[in-house]
Amino acid sequence: MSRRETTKLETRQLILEAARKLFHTKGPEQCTMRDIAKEAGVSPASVVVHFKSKTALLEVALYEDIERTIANAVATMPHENASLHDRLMHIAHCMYGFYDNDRELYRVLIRDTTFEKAGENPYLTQQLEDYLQFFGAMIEQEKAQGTVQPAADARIAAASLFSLYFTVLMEFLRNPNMTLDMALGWLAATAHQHLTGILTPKEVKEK
Amino acid sequence: MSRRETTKLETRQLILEAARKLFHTKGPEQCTMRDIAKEAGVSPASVVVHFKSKTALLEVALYEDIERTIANAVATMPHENASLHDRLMHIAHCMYGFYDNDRELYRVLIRDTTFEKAGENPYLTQQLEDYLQFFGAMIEQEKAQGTVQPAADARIAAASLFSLYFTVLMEFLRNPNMTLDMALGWLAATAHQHLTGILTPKEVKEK
DNA sequence: TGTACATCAGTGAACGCGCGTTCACTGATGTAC
DNA sequence: TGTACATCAGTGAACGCGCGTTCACTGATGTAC
Repeated sequence: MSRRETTKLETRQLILEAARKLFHTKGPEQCTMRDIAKEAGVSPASVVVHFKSKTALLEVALYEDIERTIANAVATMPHENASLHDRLMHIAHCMYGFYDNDRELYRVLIRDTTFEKAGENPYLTQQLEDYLQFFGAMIEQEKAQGTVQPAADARIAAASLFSLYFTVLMEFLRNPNMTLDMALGWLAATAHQHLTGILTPKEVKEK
Repeated sequence: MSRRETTKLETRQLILEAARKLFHTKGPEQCTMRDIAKEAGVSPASVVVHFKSKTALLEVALYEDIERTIANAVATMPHENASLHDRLMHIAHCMYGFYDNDRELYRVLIRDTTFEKAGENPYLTQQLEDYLQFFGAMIEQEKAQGTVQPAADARIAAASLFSLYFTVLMEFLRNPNMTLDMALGWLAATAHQHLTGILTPKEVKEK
């Protein structure tokens, strides 16, 4: 890597660190691009050169934190004999706990990214895709062990469980009165229901 | 109602109609509060008197359209002997079809409302609550008929099915390549899975 | 190896735009007597 | 019933702010010969 390229990366990092700092201390909506530039000791125009918008900067600045949290959740996963439900809840616990550190910040981040047009948020989109793959693999593994029905579609199940996880997360970030335990309790109930179903056995058979 | 109150309501309606028109023709992000005031033949300051922000105006302007669509979906519901799944899918079909008329507009609406802090969007919040009550009642009815397990929590089921519905809707609004049929197909698969579960029978028993 | 030129990351100032907010005001409607 | 005053919806202009974008520029780094 040439000298030019390394210094470029350095300024990029300076901006990212300054952004992370200010996003946490002042909140993403209270700090301006110029604030971040000043904190990084860099020209405002330079910030725009590296990140096309404040949202893009927000995405990149926080992406790694989320990545690290997921990695940690996976690393501390309970042993293989733990049930699928317990393992999913372990991950949810780690994630919700992480978001709980700064709900306001992550509310804005998720609002501004997940609702952009597809393609505007490549980092988080890719992250979600990996996440779903991982869940899908977990469920396939359960099939092999005979705890999940062979006919069940693992991809659909992974996406469904993520839907449940995501909707509870939204409410958690929106509503300051909701505690971490309440969020986890609600998710546990919905996830359990998804795993077991609600129709009576004869109805299921007829399907 | 006094003359003063009626004229006040009239200007409010003028603003709402102008807003609806411009939101659809120019898109919500392309039209300014001043555009709307001009279209309504009203002072820009007056718009702010009636609606505290553009987002609040957006919420009120579109709330009734959604309300009407839901009412229509309920009115055209298939007969009672149709399965729970089919009835849910009928509603989803009506709703997705409605949003499909102007995906860009509803993407922005839903982004700007569902991710506001709780309490900022009273109309849609109430609407969702009513919606969930209605679903809950439908499921309780199924219990009475013996098609749904008595032990199943109807409120959890309603919220879960709505989660699945909502997440697919988000993707549908974000991704222009997704057709209405694809969205409905995906939702049908996830909803079916939620109703029937994925665990093998012996696992369910142990739970 | 040295020189002359090209490239390009970063600068700092300025621009236009839409937003919410504020202001003193006008004039029709409502009310007290 | 009539008059004098109070209320308040709506006006139009102005403000400050943050955003993305543009500009000519500087100066270090890279390259061609």
